[in-house]
Amino acid sequence: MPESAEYLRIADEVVADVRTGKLKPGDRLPSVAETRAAYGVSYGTVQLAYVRLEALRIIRRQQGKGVFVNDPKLWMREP
Amino acid sequence: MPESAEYLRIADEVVADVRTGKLKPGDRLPSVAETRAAYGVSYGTVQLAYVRLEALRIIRRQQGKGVFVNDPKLWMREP
DNA sequence: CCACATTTGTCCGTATGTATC
DNA sequence: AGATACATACGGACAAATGTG
Repeated sequence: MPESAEYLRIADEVVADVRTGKLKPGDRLPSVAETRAAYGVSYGTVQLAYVRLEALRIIRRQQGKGVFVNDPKLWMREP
Repeated sequence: MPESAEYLRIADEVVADVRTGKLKPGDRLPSVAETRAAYGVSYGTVQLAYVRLEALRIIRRQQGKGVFVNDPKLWMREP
């Protein structure tokens, strides 16, 4: 098994950082460019992670501004 | 230009079909190739819709087999 | 066991659009 | 006006699982 996909690793790491408080509600995530560099992936891979996190309501993507962590109320119901 | 993104339209239509019973738990969705043709989009766009639906736990993607509708218990809590 | 077709999975590079600053 | 940042989409490539012959 070749580990999970990169986009899942990126998404899971954000989730972990939110749960541990390393990322707090309202915080802005590193820019896509920075995340690309940090993981050595393409833009599309980062966006895939963000689309997933957005569906889970953990983040909010705001065009032209950035990507922000949502209030826990929105995602606490997830098992 | 698009009043809403294609990948969101595809995802929303699946959700609508599940809610109206047109798609039932265990049902297999049309193949990605068919969906591509139906909407006139690329493979990546369909995958984006599926990544979103998977995060919402509405579908399950099984490599080599297909994409299947999950049991409602898994997604009923999501608004 | 092997070969093949089908189907989904993942990732890349690129282009263009849109919002914000 | 220009720079920055995210949004969407396309086409292509290869991997991996599944089923059939």
